[in-house]
Amino acid sequence: MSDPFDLAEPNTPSPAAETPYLDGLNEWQREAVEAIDGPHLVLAGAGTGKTRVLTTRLAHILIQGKARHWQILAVTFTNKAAREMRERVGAILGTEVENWWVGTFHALCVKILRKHASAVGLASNFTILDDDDQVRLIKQLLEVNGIDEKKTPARAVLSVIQRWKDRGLTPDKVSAGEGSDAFDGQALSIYEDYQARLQSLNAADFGDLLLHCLTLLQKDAQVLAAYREQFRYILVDEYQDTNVAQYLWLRLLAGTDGNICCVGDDDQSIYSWRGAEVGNILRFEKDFPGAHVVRLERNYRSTPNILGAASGLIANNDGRLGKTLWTEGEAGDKVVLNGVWDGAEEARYVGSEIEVLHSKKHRLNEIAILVRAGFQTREFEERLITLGVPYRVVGGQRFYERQEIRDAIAYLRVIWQPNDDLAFERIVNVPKRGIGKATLQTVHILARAERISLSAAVTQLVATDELKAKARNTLSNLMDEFERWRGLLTGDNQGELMAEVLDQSGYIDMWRASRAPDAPGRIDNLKELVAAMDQFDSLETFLEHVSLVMENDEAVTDDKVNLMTLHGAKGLEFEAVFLPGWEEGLFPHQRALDEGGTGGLEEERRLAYVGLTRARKRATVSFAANRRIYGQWQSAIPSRFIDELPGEYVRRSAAPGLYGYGGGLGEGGSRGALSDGGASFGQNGARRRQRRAGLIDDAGWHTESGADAKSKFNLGQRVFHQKFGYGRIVTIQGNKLEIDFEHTGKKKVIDSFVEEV
DNA sequence: CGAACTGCATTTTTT
DNA sequence: ATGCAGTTCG
Repeated sequence: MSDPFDLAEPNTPSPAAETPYLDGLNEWQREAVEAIDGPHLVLAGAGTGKTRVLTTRLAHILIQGKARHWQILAVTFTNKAAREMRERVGAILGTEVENWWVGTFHALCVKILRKHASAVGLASNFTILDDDDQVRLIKQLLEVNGIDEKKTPARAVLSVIQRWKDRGLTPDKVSAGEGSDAFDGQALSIYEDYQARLQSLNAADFGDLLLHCLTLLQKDAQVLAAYREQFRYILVDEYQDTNVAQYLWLRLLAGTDGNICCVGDDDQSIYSWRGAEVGNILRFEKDFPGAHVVRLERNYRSTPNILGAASGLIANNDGRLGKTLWTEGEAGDKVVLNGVWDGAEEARYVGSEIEVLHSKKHRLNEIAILVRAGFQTREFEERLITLGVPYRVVGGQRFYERQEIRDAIAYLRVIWQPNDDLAFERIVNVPKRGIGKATLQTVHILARAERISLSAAVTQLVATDELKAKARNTLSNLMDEFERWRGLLTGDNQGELMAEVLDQSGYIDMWRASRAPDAPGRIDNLKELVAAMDQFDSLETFLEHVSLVMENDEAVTDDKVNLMTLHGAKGLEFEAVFLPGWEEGLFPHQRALDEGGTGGLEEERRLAYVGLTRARKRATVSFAANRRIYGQWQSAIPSRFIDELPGEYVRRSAAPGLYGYGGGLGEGGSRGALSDGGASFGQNGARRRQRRAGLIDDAGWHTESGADAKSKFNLGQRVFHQKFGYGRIVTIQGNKLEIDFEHTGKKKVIDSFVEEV
């Protein structure tokens, strides 16, 4: 790869004096930046300047001439964090940070895998599946295996598989006990099928990106040695969020004596449910003997009152590495605690507080309402609309996840890679073309029998009489269209091509004709897509972007109140933060409480800690005595977290009556008053145990996949066809046969559909 | 093949 | 309450 960057000569230490970028750092930050070689753990509390440390450190390594940029691996979790790192490093160095090894785990793995794809059984142009593709694939496999989707939902199976992948477990490494536990062993067998299917599709899901990379490094000592040699320094952001696969990946690349610096905060580990292992950060010193640990405890964000409240809360967790955040600022306002009658009153309260702040010249952008679960935003939205206060909901569905955008992209994927079966299936009958289940079934049978893609199967089928005339014509036209579109692609005109495809395929007309209230919005989105595509220099670049960088770039320029989940708020900060819904059952969430043990509860507490520490000046916690959940009114008791906020940092502003624990309210002491309707929760666990009897071996749809020999038929031979009955072979062309059927006359068919008699 | 109906679950989410 | 998904009917 080209290397236009030549700021520092290698191995030529610059004079230590020229380090103006170190000037603004406090002593601990500076220590973290300057300790270059060996393993380091930077325990960075909320608001202690960890990004600054990370970026300065990277720049420092370069400026000191310890390495060239391509010898540094800097890993983040999100594209946003990667972008920020590139920007800030670029700003320090006064250079563009492009094509450096700075990126997300997944993006970096792709970069490596594209080079070594064949080592893991892929071609280097492998496609990356999105979540939708994965679910559809699993559904197919469940169906083929005759597994009842009611009892074994595709989503749930996928989630089991993903957790395995998070732990670096390929199907052969899943322990027998665990394998047979998950859906009675069905999840494991689906996992095997799923991997085989991905292989044949030349595709990888997100988990695979890491898993394959891991396999590559474990299996090929030379490749491993080369990368170890190359990456002289490794920097890792949000280390507490790494899963086992990522951990193993890092350990392999760092080696035993590597220069690895991990930055993280065990108190902000809130993603265990998607595979993150806090254990990784807790174990760091054991994993990397002689590791140097720096604590960043000086907080530059929040007031002492907010910090005091947050620290008091998090102190209730066990097994922390332990940090004591401090700050030099003014004590500031105490954390406000307000109990209200119900959700509507809570929304009115928060709304009016926001109006007060706004009238005192606070920017709406600097105000956030952070909720535990997405549905909670609704009440606040309604209230803010009534008040005429502008707001934005951060998170939620992303641009590339919208149905119309995925459909459009599926067209592009088929154009780019005709054998992308998942994309093909998605759009073959969108807009409606009259290609139904029966037609697709035929296509599938042939594709499986001949081990070819659906596109290829269609191409063969349209030259025969296997399909009904209408379907045959439709498909034939569609394939011609695809051919034509492929011809239109000339390099960087993908936007134009997209517009053409949306127009000619009838896709945009489908939405124009739709009376659905959201149809106009979808058409706008498609226009936006076309415009956005022109920013890329090829269709390939665009598709890679779509699969790897599924981000939401919201316009943050407008002055609006921010509404989002607590998870979504990690890494952000606001002047004023509202934390509504602090009730048992909602926060901590019932699901976490049901897990039993302390793990789930402690993670909820960390979430509360994250919420509080987002606030610079003001934090307002509230809870309602009554709440409507799933259309049912339920009474609630205040969250235990409220009790855990040290009194000296808190100002209670509610009517005293509303604080009655075990007293005046509703069910009184029953823990988790919101869980009255909770009978359904127990069933989730039971579901796992459910047994599927009667595995199906329905001869009807079994196609011998091994039968791919040339033509096993002879001229004049008498044969049987499912649809056309008996007949004699008139001509043979490859796998295409012309048969004179006894009842229907001459037809062209494909030999896979014909049996010897 | 498509539209209406019914039952069921309903945390958090990045890549 | 609500939406989604699977089933049933035209």
